[in-house]
Amino acid sequence: MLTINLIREQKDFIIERLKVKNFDSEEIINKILLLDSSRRDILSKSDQMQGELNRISKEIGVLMREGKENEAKTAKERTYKLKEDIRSLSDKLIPVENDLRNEIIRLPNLPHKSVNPGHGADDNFKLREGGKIPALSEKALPHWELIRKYDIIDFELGIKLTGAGFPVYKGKGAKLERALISFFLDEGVKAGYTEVIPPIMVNEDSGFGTGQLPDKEGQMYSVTLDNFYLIPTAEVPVTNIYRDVILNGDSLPIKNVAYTPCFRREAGSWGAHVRGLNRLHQFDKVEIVRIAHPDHSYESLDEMVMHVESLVSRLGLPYRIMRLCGGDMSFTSSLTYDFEVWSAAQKRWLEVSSVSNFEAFQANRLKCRFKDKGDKQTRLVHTLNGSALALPRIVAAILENNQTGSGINVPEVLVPYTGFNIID
RNA sequence: GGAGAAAUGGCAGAGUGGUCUAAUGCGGCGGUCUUGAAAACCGUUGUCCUGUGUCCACGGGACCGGGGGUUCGAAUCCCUCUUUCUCCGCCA
Repeated sequence: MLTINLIREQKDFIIERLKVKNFDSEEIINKILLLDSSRRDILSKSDQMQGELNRISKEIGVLMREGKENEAKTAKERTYKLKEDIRSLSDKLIPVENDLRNEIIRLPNLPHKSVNPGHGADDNFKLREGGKIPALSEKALPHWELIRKYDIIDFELGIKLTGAGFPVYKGKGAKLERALISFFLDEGVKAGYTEVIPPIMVNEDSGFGTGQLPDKEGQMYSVTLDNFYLIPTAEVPVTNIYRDVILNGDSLPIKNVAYTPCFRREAGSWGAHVRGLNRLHQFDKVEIVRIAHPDHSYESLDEMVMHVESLVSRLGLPYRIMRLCGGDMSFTSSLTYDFEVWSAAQKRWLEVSSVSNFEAFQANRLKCRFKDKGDKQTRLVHTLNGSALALPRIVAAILENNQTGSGINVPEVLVPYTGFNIID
């Protein structure tokens, strides 16, 4: 959510910037400014009357104590009309404030100045790439056949237990999954992140804080009886730890790493490219989250990109880092880098991480602020997060890229975690 | 799940209808004293909205778990929700 101050002061700048996201904001902003001025109008009148009412009430208190009953009665009569007027103003105010809020939350976050305009994946900018694309034999299999061959992940069984997109990991497949989670968490802790294990269901306030609600409830599974949502990413509970708090400036940046299962309904997104592990309703992910000082948040973003890069590179996977164009970026993001790894048998790039700076957009929803030492004013923090990493596509790439005639080689860095170096 | 009690500033804790502009203590910040520190003493203290003046103040309004109500006036009374604690029941 953009701050109302910014909208008041930088209207034209906002309209220009949002064009990079292909978002025409002029009409909304004009409506916002109109509602805002009518809100302040009503508020100043009603505050003035409230002040008057408070004064009279205090007078009545004094008169009563002095036993001047008649004068107290006269004073009381003066309050009736005031009370009525205040009530009618506040009745007017409620819809104005609701409309104002509903309009403000329709505005997406402003893209960072380095973001190019564009409409989709083709307009993204390749920042850099690394690793070597393996040359596989003609007989190389896609991962959905490999997992069947080695009996390590069972989709049919998941369908029986729950439904499509809820796989069962078995034997060395389960161990590989657990090894990756441990490896990612340990690397995060080594890089100075504090590990947290959050709830995997959240309430409505949390969903609002990070921007999933009110518009994207269709993407999340909900527990309607208790009004909870299954998290689509650890970003939601971990960032909401800092909802409604005022931090010390010198505690920033706060760095958290969390493993959670993630749940996504993926309504309407099933198509040709979603076989096997490419898209699931439940998957494992390790997420890094930062609460950063606004003056240093882009340094934080760079550090997070380097951290994720070290993970894919140590797993020996060929990767590229894309800076998303305006049209491909999420509603809440200012700047996003996507990590893609090469899946050798499918011969395509798979997105395995998305690292974003949300600047103050989530912080304004979360009311997460900080105060620098000696400062009287609070400021909004910047929030950032990134997958480090999402597991299923990493598993798919490892399986496909590392397949040999005699089995699948486990990346060296994982062997201490798996206890085996080949899946056969 | 049943019965009872409670929720007040960063923390502890007073306040049961009107100078509450929320006591007091601790903590924090600034200062005096000191070679330095501690102790002592003095001062200060939250958040949000809004207006004037314009980067620092001043004025008005709101906030005592959330929401609603009674009243000229609510931390205080009423309703409701949430959370916590105690006891009972159930349970990995």
